[in-house]
Amino acid sequence: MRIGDAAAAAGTTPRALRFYEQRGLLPPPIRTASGQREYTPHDVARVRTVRDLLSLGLTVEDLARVADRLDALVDDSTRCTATAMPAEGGGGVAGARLAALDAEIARLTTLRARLAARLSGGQT
Amino acid sequence: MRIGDAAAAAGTTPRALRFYEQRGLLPPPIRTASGQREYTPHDVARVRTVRDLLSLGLTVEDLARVADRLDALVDDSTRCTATAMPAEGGGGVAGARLAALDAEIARLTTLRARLAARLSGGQT
DNA sequence: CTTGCCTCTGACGCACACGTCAGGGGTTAG
DNA sequence: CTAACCCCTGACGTGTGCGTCAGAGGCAAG
Repeated sequence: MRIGDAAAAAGTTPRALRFYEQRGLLPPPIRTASGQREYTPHDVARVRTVRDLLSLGLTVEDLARVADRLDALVDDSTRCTATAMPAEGGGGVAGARLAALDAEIARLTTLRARLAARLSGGQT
Repeated sequence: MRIGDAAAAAGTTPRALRFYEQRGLLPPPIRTASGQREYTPHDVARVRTVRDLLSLGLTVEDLARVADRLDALVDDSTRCTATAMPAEGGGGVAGARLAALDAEIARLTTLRARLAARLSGGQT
């Protein structure tokens, strides 16, 4: 299938697929004689996996770092993500993201409290 | 005082002061005959107020919208911020920010939970 | 008068995940 | 064959709060 259909099947756009490919999240697909990208159902599954992980707060850079292990998740999508993205051992992008999320949540929570204090009558 | 000293006194940089001025957070200061900006201690206090509010999560755009009421906070900085930025009545930038913060915290908290589930063995 | 720091304006850079446009060519149905 | 839609690459736009550079002029000290 060509890029438009593949993108639709994965719930995204052609532009996103080219972007993922450029950033190394997807392997360069086969090209037709005229240079058009040809995707397989497996490629589509990988795109879905990538989008799933992005929606979990991982960044494109995170995924690029573990791109070589992403296929494991494609064939094993409901199982433990940690297999391909160990928390501490080999780069730990997922663990790092979790920590970053915790830090960000803590920061915003503190901000919320300070702003709320200001609004309700900041004494002292 | 000139911009460098004013910026230092307010704990920031000349670039930031020009930026605030351009965005309407600060009134254009007096200029010397040669065109250099001259700041008063009151101006410095206003800069501090602006930075204080920015650090609370308000955006430059938020502050630009209530710029005409910021001086009230400068002279009354320890009191209720709500006076100049009502929660619902006249634009309610602070209230809107509070809601936005709540929404963002909720979003990140959900993400954190989903990512954690993925890492600890996401069944079903 | 010169040195050296300060100031001026205008414009680009950054991080993030793409959207959108421009200018060209492929592909398929009628 | 032609219309109509798809695809290609490359490059700029989006939102935030400034940092940084470029080129030109001001200001106080020796």
